Amino acid sequence: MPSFFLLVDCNNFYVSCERVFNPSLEGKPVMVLSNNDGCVVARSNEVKALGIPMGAPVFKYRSLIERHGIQVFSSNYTLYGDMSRRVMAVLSRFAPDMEIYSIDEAFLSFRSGDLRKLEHLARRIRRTVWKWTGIPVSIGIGQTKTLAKVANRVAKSSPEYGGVFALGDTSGVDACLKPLPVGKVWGIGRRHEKTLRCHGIYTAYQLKTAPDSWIRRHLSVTGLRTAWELRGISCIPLEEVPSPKKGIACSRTFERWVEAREELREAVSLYTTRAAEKLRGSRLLAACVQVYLTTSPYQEGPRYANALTCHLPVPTDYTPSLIAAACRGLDRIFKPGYRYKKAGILLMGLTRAGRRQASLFYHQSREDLARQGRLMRAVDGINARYGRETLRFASSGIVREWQSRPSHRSPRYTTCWSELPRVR
DNA sequence: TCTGGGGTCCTAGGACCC
DNA sequence: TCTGGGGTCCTAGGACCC
Repeated sequence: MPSFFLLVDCNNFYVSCERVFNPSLEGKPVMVLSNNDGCVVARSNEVKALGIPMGAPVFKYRSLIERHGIQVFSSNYTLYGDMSRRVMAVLSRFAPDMEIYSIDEAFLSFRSGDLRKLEHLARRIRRTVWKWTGIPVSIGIGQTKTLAKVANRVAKSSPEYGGVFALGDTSGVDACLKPLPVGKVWGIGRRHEKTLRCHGIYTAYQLKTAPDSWIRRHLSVTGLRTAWELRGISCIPLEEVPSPKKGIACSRTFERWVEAREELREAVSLYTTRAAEKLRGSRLLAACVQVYLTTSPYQEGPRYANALTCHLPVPTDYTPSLIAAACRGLDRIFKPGYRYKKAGILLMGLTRAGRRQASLFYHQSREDLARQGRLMRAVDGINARYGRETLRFASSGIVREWQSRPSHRSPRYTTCWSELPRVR
């Protein structure tokens, strides 16, 4: 008996979140911007119809935005994260086996061969999510994750299916794959698409029927897995337990050019502080910090980019130690005279906090370690209770002229007492 | 003037070992 | 003139995803 994957994908997720709490946006063109208010990261169907692509730089579409009265929002991840949690909670009631794949997508798996029943269930899931959270979803059903993704595209793009589409027998699958451009397949990006086109492969069906050895040579094993998945052979299993994190990153583009080393140190300190908060939240320690900085890839004039990894004497989650390491790295890669546009840090070599490995060459007393732990718990506790940055590290700066701030942020409707929506 | 951020995985190549 | 073979580990770079 074949088993099936359901891919549940929230429609225009960030836009839908904004609409739940602001129903006047319904039917109007709405877009949500990236962190820096620089790019478009979510579009309502009305915006898609105007031809504004995903990831488009906002400044190029200013006149179109004004002409059509497009409602523009900065991203509000506090809200989206909370709404995501609610949607996932609803989904988990319907399936014992579920993988949260991203903020707006989840795979459910069923060991059932009855496609009719599954389709019926999918419609019930869709109605329930809509009723309980206000978020519209589309559901694709297939024998592999990749085919469920294909089915989801159909569900989303063809309204006549009512938001649910199932791929069953081979002839049905092939009928779907033949008109599908190969670059739309999950796992085939722009570069692979180009390679494939150069060799006369334009559709998902052509990839499915290409020889294994050729695919392996040109697209590596990941591409071969994708081809097998298109053939209905499941190679990408459901991951119910999220695998442990391998790295924690934090980076931002600056509001303006930054030339001063002191300002870069503030930025690097701030990003390290943020990443260290996440690190402790995940009960992990970091063994090294990578710091990088770069000028804008779009600007005229001299360019420079560099990165450096600094190792800690022992893995730690103590913010001051991490900041010190990051700033040491910065000092080594910083070159005066450039206009920097972005900096970032990456915590790597992550290990579980409960399993501290002692160092042969670096001794830290138990008291010292305990004191650091208490200090970080106190800082995290105060910031959790009274708001982020109630306590901050002086090295991350006070004024921060380099920092960009979102200008169209909606309220944190569901997670902040003072920003709750009011019903009159 | 203005172009995001956070992840994962794979491969090739270099350093090193015996 | 001519300098092995087999293995591991690490890193950088490139590809992909949302």
